[in-house]
Amino acid sequence: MASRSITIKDVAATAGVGVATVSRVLSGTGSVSPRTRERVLAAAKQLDYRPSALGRSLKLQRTGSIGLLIPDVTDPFSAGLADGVLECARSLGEHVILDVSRDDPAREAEIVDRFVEQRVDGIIALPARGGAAHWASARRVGVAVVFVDHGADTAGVPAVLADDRAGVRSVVEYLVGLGHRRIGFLGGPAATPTGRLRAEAFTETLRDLDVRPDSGLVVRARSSRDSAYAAAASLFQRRTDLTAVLAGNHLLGEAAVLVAREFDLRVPADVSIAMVDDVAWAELCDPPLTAVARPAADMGYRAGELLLRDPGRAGERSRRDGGRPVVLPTELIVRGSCGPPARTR
Amino acid sequence: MASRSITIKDVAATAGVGVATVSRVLSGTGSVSPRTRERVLAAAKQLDYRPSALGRSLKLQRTGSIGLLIPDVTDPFSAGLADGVLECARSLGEHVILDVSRDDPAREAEIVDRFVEQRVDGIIALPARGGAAHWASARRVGVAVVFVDHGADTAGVPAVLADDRAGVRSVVEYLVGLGHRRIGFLGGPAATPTGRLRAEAFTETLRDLDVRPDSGLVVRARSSRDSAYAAAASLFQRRTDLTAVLAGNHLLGEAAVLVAREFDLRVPADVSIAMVDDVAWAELCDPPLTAVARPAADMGYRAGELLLRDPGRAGERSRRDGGRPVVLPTELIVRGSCGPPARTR
DNA sequence: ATTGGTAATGGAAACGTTTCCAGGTACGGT
DNA sequence: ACCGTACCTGGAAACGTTTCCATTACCAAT
Repeated sequence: MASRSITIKDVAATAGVGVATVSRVLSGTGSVSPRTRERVLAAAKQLDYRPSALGRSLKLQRTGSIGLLIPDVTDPFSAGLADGVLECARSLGEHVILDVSRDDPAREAEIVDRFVEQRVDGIIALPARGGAAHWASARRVGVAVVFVDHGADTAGVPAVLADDRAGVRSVVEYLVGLGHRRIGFLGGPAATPTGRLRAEAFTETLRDLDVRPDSGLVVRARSSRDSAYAAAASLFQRRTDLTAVLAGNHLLGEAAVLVAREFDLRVPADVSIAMVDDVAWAELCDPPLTAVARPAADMGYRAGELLLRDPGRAGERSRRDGGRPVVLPTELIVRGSCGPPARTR
Repeated sequence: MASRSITIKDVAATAGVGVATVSRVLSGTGSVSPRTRERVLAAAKQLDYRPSALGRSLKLQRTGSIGLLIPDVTDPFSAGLADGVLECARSLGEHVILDVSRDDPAREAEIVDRFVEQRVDGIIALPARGGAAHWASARRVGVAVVFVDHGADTAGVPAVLADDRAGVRSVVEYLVGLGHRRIGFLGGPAATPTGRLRAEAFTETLRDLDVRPDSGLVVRARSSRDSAYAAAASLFQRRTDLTAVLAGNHLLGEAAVLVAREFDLRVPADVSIAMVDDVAWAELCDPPLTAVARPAADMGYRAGELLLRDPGRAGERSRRDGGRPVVLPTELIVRGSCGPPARTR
């Protein structure tokens, strides 16, 4: 059928030289006479020879591939992250093996194992919540790991993070500056580091600004669309006195917008809305949504550099200490969805 | 430093058996005594042995990987496609190598070459426009290829497509049914198969419905955000008599929404807007946007099946004939952005 | 003319698997 | 007691590279 594919041996035979010489010509190392080089090149071209990365990687003990693990490729932040990783990989001559955990630790563990078996040069992950054993295990066998977005529950893994705390602070300060005092917070799952952190930053900032804390204004949702919607609905219904809402992620932002519309609240006349995480549709809303942007692609790029450029940083060597995480700044993108608080409602 | 990684030889030595036996135990083939199996398993566990996919793939001449090539991972359709491919790959025990062409044929060619060198079992691509040589070349060396979204300019490659023509037809019929006669069309680049096809379907459908064609209502944009915006602005400005606009892709839909807002046109009271391609923000717009949905994830899944399940279909065998492409139906999602035409404007 | 050095070359080992093949052991049937 | 058979096992080859090392050839300098 499909004839056995062309190997370096075939090229050597056709060119009438040894395999070592062909290898030298093709890799450009060592010395070889111009005349021989010509012959080899001609033979390779004539046979349409394609070197096998398998043989090469086996010999070199290096595959030039990096494993990228995200919860969901259709999520805008994850996609932006992937974009950055791809760009970095390209500039480093690596390729990327992608898989999605769907935020399931068991599935994540399978994927990590597969990455290890593929002998990836390193793994970049936006880890699922829970289940840290497989990470430790991967590092134990010498695979470098870098976390992005949050440090998971695994200590000692180097990470690239956005400055969520400062991001939340900036938007809360902005809202308070506009005059808001009763600000609702729609938070992600308390089980996730990100959800926890942002909620903390929220209450902390209010405290620093001398705004009376009100736990009735803080609600949590699981990470589904339905749960986000339910949380937003319950908050808007229960607390008709709130004048602004901060959504802790883009799913919750979406829910807030939808619920506000459902309740016939004008934005920002009746209620101001802002969210953490900037996504494409924020600009298309009417009014466009004020949001805290995280530099997703930059984070991916930095993660790639951290993984492959800093020897030992992400690797086995520093098992106990990922060093200080790389923290990238967020940016408050002010659009039209926030204004002074409504007199009453 | 990092001690040489554990091989099957180490496991054999520890268990006091031959490497062949270890291989049999681990792969579950052949017969081995329970006692020996135990010893091998124990040794593997104790050493934390991780089989190398490199050695395995080299011997088996099969990597279990598929190459996925899309223009841009942050584009919602591409991401949905990737999601489907990942799911299919998982069910088939394959993994996915991802790269992005940024719609650049030269970059695409590099990536395809890399895939070939990696000896992927097959390639799924949403091909860039132009430049078909590398596809022919890949197939020549026996790599299966499946196209998604459009057939590119390369004949004979099997493909999974959405029924764009029917999709456009359905939305045009819907608009005409509402009473619209002067419908603007914002089209993608005429250089892309998709852009061409949708524009054709648009005028064709109008003709079939006995609506007077008006070439002044059709404008084309390049595939950048800026160009889309400019095209939409020029159309709205030039033709104040139009009562509805159909955007040929989501970038153009975005532009239409933005420009309508800019011109202070109420949707759908002053102008109706619809677009081809459904994306997350369509539901968040105010009003939510009517759109033609393509089943991105399904298309990816089907592409995976076509690639790996149909022997010879995507492969070398059928070089000259990709067979009839698999065509998946689109769905018209009616939301609130279209209504009867305004009396005047 | 001999030597020493350098450039060019090919053979062979190694990377980690799977699998063919041959050999060995145990056991049941005659 | 012998043979056939089934089960179990290990050695070795093969997959396609890269690179070490040895060999040859050539040239310049003595």
